[in-house]
Amino acid sequence: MEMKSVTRSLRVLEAVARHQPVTVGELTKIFGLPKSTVQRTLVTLNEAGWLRANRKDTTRWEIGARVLAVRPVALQGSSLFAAAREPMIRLRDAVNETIHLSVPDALQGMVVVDRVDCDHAVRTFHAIGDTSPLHATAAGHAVLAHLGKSEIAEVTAETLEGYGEETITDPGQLRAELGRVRERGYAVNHNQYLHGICAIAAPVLDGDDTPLAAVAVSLPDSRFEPGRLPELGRLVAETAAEITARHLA
Amino acid sequence: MEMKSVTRSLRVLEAVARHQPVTVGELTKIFGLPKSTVQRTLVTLNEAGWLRANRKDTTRWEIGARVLAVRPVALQGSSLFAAAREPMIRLRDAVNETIHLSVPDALQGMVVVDRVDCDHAVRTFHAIGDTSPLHATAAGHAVLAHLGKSEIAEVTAETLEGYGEETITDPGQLRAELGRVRERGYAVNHNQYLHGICAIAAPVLDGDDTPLAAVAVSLPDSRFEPGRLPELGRLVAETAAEITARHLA
DNA sequence: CATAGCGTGCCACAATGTGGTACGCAGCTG
DNA sequence: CAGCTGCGTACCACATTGTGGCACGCTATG
Repeated sequence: MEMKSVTRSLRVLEAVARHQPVTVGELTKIFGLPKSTVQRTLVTLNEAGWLRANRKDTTRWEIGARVLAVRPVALQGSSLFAAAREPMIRLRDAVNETIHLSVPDALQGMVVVDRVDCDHAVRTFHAIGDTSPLHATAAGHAVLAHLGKSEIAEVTAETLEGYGEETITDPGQLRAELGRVRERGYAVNHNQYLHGICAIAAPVLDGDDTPLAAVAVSLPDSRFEPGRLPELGRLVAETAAEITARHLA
Repeated sequence: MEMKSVTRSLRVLEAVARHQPVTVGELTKIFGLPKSTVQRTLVTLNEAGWLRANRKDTTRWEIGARVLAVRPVALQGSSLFAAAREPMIRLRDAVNETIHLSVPDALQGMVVVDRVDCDHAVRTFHAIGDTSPLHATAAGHAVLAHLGKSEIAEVTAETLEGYGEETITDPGQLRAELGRVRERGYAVNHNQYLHGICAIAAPVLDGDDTPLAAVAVSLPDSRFEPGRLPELGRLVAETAAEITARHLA
C-alpha cells in the first residue's frame, strides 16, 4: 500500500537470508532493481545491524545478529513453544521419526517453528523458519480443517498451485479432504508437496477451537507402511491434544 | 545515513518485539512520533508479514512468523538451534543451573541465542539477544580459543576493555589463557565481566573446527564450589561435543 | 593486460513518506 | 447514560526523502 522503501528493504532482507552470503550484483539480478538502490538498502540494513559483511569475502552480505533479538520472540510467541517441547520429544521417542511444530503465517503458509530429530541415518529435514503451502501439506490441512468456512473459502479462492500429481488443486476436493481430516482428527500427506516424504499432522487448538499450530511426524517413503497409519495418526492426535491442554493450563 | 523510513520501521519492529503485545499509543509514547506515522509503519510491517495483530486483542501488535525465515548463517542449514536444544536440557537436568547457547557476532561479541533455565530461586539471567564481550566471558574464550592466530590477533589488537579487577586486558595473558582453554576443553570465567557470576563454557565446532557457538553453564557465586569445576567442565565439554555431532549429522 | 564485478559517490528530479487533523467506533467510568 | 479515552482509519498539502542513472577507483580473474 505504502512505504515502498520499507517493503522493498524487507524483501531484500529476506532475499539475503535465502541466498546468503550474497553480493549486490546477485541481488540486482533477483529484483531487477538499479544497483545503487540495492546497495543503499544494504548499507541501511547494515547500519541498523540486520545485515553484516561476510568476514571472508567482504563483498558478500549475510544476516546480522540483530535478528537474534527478535527471532526468539516469534518462537515464544504464544508460549506454545514451551508447551510443545516435551510432548514432541515423547512423540519422537515413541515413533523415532522427526517431529515438527508449525504455525500458520497469516493464511499464507505454514512456518516450521520447532523440530525434534529422530536418529535414523535417513530422515526428513525441514529447517526452523522454512515455509510450506497450506493446501499441500499435512500441517496445513490440519490447520485449515479447523478454520471457519469463510477462511477456508479465502484460501481456496487463490489458485491452488500444484507440486506434482498428488497435489489437490481443486477447491471442492480440498474441502472434502478437510472434512475427512476433521473427522478422523489427523491429516495425511503423501507426495503432495515434497516427494518421497509422508507426513501425518494434527492441530493444536486454542480455547475457542481456532487452530494455533500443527504437530507433524514426517518420514521418508522407505520407512512408510500404510498399515501403521492409524496408530501414527492416533499418536500424533494425542500429542497435539496434550500440547493443547498444556497450553491452556 | 539514509533511508529514514526503513531505519525507523526496523526500530519499531524491535520495539514491538520487546513490548509485545503492544498498542499504537504505547509505541507513540516510546518513540515520540506522530500516531499516523507509527500506524502506517505497523500496517506496512503487517502487510509484509513481519507483524500480526494479537488474536485476543486485535488492537495489540506482535511479531509475525515471517521473522523466522530470516536467520543468521550460524543458525542455517541443520539448525544449530534445534541440534542444541536437547543436549542443553539434559545438561540443565544434570547440574540444575541455567544453560546458555551463544554465537559470535562478526568477532565483535557473543550473542545469546537460546537459554534453558534452572529452577533455583536465585539464578543468573541473560536475555536471548543479549551481547557480551569476547575477551571477558567464558563463551567468548571458548570461541576465541579455537580461532586461527590471525583472528585472535585481530581481536587482541583492539583495546581490551576492563570490567573489573579480574578482566584480562593484556593480549599476552589472554593468549596464554586461551591456550589453557584449548588444552582442557572448556573455559572458565569468574567476575571478569559481570560480578557475582561464574560461567563455564565449551565451543560447538563446525566440520573444519571453526567455532560456531558456545554452550555455557552460569551460576551465582553463592552456589559456586571450586571443587566442582572439573566435573562441570567435563559435562559442559561433553554437551558441546554432542551438539557438534548432532549438528554435523 | 583487459575484463568483470565490486563498493562508493554524486545529483537533479519527483515520487514518496510525513504528520497534522478529523471521523467513527469500542470499552470504561463517573 | 453521557462523557472520556484510545483505538483504527482516512485525507491531503507540503517538502523531505528516496530514486536511479552515471561514473570512478579498486581488486580479483582469465
